[in-house]
Amino acid sequence: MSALPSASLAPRALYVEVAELLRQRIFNRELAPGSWIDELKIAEAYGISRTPLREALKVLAAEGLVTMKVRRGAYVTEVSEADLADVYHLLSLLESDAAGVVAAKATPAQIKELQGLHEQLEKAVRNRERFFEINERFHMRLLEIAGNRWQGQMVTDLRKVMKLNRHNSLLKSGRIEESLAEHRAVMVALEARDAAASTQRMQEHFRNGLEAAA
Amino acid sequence: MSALPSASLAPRALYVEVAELLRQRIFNRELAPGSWIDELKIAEAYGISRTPLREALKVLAAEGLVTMKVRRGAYVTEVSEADLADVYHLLSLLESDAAGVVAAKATPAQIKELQGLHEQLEKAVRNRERFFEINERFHMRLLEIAGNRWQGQMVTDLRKVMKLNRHNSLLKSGRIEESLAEHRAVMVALEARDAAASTQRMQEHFRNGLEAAA
DNA sequence: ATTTATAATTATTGATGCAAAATATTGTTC
DNA sequence: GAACAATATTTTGCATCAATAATTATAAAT
Repeated sequence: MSALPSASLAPRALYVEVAELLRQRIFNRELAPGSWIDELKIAEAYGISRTPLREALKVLAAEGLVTMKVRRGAYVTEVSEADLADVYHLLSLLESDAAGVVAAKATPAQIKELQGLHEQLEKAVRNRERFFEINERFHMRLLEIAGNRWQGQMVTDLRKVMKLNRHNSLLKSGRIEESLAEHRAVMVALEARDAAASTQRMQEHFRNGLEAAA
Repeated sequence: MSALPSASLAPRALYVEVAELLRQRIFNRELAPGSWIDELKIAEAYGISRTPLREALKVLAAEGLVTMKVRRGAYVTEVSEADLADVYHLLSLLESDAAGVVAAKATPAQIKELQGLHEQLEKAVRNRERFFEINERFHMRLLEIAGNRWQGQMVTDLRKVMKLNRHNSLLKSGRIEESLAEHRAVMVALEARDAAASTQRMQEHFRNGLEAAA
């Protein structure tokens, strides 16, 4: 009974697979914030035992997506408005820093790559869905180029937490034009290899984003 | 056979207990970086089954202390010099930011509390061990007061990773005097409620620390 | 002698079962 | 009718068990 889809090329452990599935269900609000996660039900639904499921839950707990209560099981993390502001503050801090690092140490080819992504972003103004996707790709690629794996992991986790909130987006729909302009400013600073300016522009980008979301 | 010590007042799950024990053994280099963690041996030694042990290992993996390899088990994470620099960079970024936040929003009582800790630090110059302990308490209390739980968790995890390295300390032994002076400067800025200066002073504190450690 | 293939041993990963704890339910008493 | 106590059910948490994958060693063939 191969209930689970995947079985990808790179064979991952079952608990990793399950963690990914749960992540999706959490982001889809199929598992709502604050709700209790029924181990037995899910294990049965996926046709697996509770062991890998419990391991998956602990991975998600480490990411901050679920909260474990002693002898009371796992709950989908509820993020308050205050939490959201905290997470956003950290994203701003970490990503702005990364922008500065990239401005200072990226290879010409890497800057070109970011330019390419930015151009795609410019072209995607009309397609909200696609705009969000490219935007995320740009931000994550920037982190990769910055080359600090701990920082990358943190931003990845924090962005996941952001998605728990229904004001889902780091980008409000009405702000696409402004957001794009800010993005362009970041790109200009990066091309100029101006670290301080890159950090500044990225900070502004985040600051404006938060105000719009509040 | 109650092989495990504790059984503390607040009843924690076994896997949490085991995670803490393993952390200690890793920090003590009883489990050396790069070495494979023998589940059978440890489970037997602690008189527990492998299930909670495996859950504990996944918690430690999330903290970055151990690395899981598919079908090859858990290994104590090896941190290169480059990794160490990355982690240190992040600690600087996060803690400097926290210092600024505290300067801006701490209550008078909280500033007093930090003053108290700093005074203890001044008195502990001769006792290396105690100096380190108080120093860590000061830094972590600062984070708590900053009040961003995600930030606190990140710094906690990063500090754990730092301890994996044999150049263990965030403070080289020869630098206690200088470190104290920098600390004093941070404290002055905090008392003055100068956020920008607090951030600056903390940054300098970290910058000097890294240079000394390199 | 070296390389490849097969077999055996070893260790991880997943499933099942059991006991303890917490919550919900039912009944009794004031 | 309400509150408290006792019982029953649900669920977590830990242990044991089975199977799969990988590595190592041995043997055979080129």
